Amino acid sequence: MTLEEIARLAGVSRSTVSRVVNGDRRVSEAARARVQDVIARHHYHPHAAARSLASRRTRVLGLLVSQSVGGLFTDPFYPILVQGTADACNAADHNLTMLMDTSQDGSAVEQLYQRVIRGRHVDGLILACHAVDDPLVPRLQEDRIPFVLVGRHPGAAVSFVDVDSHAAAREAVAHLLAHGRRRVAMICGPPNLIAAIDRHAGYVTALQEAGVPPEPSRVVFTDFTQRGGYRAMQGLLHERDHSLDAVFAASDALAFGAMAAIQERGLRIPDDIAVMGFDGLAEGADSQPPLSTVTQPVADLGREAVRALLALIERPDGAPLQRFLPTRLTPRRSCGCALASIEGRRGGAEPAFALSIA
Amino acid sequence: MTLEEIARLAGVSRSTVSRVVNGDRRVSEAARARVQDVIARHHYHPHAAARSLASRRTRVLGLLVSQSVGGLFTDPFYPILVQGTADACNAADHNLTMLMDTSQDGSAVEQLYQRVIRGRHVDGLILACHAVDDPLVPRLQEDRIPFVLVGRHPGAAVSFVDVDSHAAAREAVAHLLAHGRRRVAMICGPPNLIAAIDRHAGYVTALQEAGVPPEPSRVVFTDFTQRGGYRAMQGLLHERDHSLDAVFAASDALAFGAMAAIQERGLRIPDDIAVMGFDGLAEGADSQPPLSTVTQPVADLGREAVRALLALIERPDGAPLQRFLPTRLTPRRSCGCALASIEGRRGGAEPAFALSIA
DNA sequence: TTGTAGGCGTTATCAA
DNA sequence: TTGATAACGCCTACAA
Repeated sequence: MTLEEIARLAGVSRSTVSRVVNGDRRVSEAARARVQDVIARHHYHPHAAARSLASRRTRVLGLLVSQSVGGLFTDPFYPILVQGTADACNAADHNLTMLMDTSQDGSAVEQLYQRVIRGRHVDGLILACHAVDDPLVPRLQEDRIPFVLVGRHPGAAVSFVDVDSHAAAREAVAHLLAHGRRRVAMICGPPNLIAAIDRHAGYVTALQEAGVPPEPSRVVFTDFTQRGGYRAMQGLLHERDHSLDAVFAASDALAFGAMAAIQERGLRIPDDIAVMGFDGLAEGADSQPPLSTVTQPVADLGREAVRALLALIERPDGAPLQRFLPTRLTPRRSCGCALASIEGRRGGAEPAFALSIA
Repeated sequence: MTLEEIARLAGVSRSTVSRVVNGDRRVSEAARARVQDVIARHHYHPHAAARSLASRRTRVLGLLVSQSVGGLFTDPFYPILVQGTADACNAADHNLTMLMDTSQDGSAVEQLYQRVIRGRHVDGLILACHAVDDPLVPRLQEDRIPFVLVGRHPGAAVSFVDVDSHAAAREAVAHLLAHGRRRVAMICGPPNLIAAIDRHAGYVTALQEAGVPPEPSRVVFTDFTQRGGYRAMQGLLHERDHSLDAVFAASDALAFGAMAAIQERGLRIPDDIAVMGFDGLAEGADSQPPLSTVTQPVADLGREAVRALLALIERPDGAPLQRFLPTRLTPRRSCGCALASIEGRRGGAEPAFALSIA
């Protein structure tokens, strides 16, 4: 089935059928009805390739997640981001294609770039885990490919969606301090990711504001993986000289790993060491103890990225679109708060009240 | 840059350039060199849409994961499957597009079908979590769309890759029984997924072979999510009448949830209740205690699915391709084995020996 | 080994 | 409101 055949069967020209398919209003009601009838009866559907060849638009968006930043895709953060992205794509009648650099050293990214970007497979790109100095960013700018970052980019005037990691981390650490903890360690992500940098900065700010001198030896940088958190915590625990009473992890996955290491050591959470995560993954509600964390709207980040990207594709010369989404501190039991029972009884809903600092 | 321009610059015809680009051998060395030089100098890359319009091949494969089967994408199984799939696609110079049904009721799948399948956006499809009676399967057959299932399909002669879930589950449960456990419960996935069905059957077989009468009240069907496992275990624990001494979970995510519920109840793993998972996720190695499980080659399932699909696209009328990949029992601490320390010391490598049943 | 020419199924620009 | 008619960029017989 092609436009041509539909046109013949409906007794009109290709152009008219094309207009009907594309919702052009310059078609008489009679003609439209006739055409739609024929289309429905024959299950006609426009051919994507022909369409994009003629219109110079593929209606495909690419999501690039680079694995070289540390097996990142195993972080439960990404699947949720993908979901939000796919959701928004569906809503906008667009397709989502995954550009995954499955090489260890990032070498596959060049091949992907050639095939997908230069081959004009996509109308634009969403970058999900770029390093602060990622060479892809200037390159995309140069090649004038519309793109949106998930995670802000310092310096360059590029489009992005993000949360205010600095403020959120600061609030989270301040919360630990409000529990009376003073020897607060941090398990941080790779120092070339802006999220890790910002969360670390927020941690430092909170300590300073409370008059607690930050101690660099209490900060460990590692992969954004559960295993990374596990190892990092083991390391922190080995340092006999500073007996910690709290740890702030830059992601929930890191926090889960840290919790395992703490418990393996025979220490109690939060009694001996309080733990605070960052992400707000569902898993945290059922962990043992339930994980206090900063909830960020992960799926919405994906959705907003798509919206921004579509806008960018529409107006390639517009100003960069930059948007921050709100976060929410979600105290559960691991920080020392006493509301786990409430949550448990209510079946997992997050109470936005009744926050008792014990 | 188009073929035409490259041809002009190289002093040859479009056809010759096309042949060079597509690796056709019927080109003189001289011409090939000249063309390749011009191509390189001008960063020419063929236009995907034009190419697929003419060749009737998109070089795009679709991966369909339906969310309606229970928020499935949150299971860490899927990201790894995606990785394997993307990896194989990259290797074969193909693109991967995600068809995610983000609706709750599966209504979006129809829209996706129209746009992607009928629009001939993809050359073929991989179905990652189809119900045993998924209406998509007969439909794809009818529409003669090449497709491969991840997870076998009873009855119909379709292509698939899978592991032998029945045998693997049987071995896992037999292992629990070998530890002297007799009151073994099972937390199972949705009963309309073949993986859940097969693993349950393996569980029953193992019990019967050991002369232990299976008790239906000890089996709970739920979502393949951590939360599902948590809830299911809570339910099992509430039943005062049967005091369990082991539980077999049909996935690692389920097992993690179950472990949380057990520990929340103040019971010890494996002393009071032994736990066995299924998947072999990395997270299990660092859980508290480390999770005994059945390791299946998840990424390889994705890779094999791609290979099979490409073969199917090549020869649409060939016989269905069906392949089973091997699994491996990975005893850690949660089942009662005593080799956790070994593994710990060696930094996470899985010892294939020294399996001591205590 | 090379070139010619038609076609792939649309969209978009004009005229009518 | 409609319909010709060119593109769009590439592949592929077929002919040379």
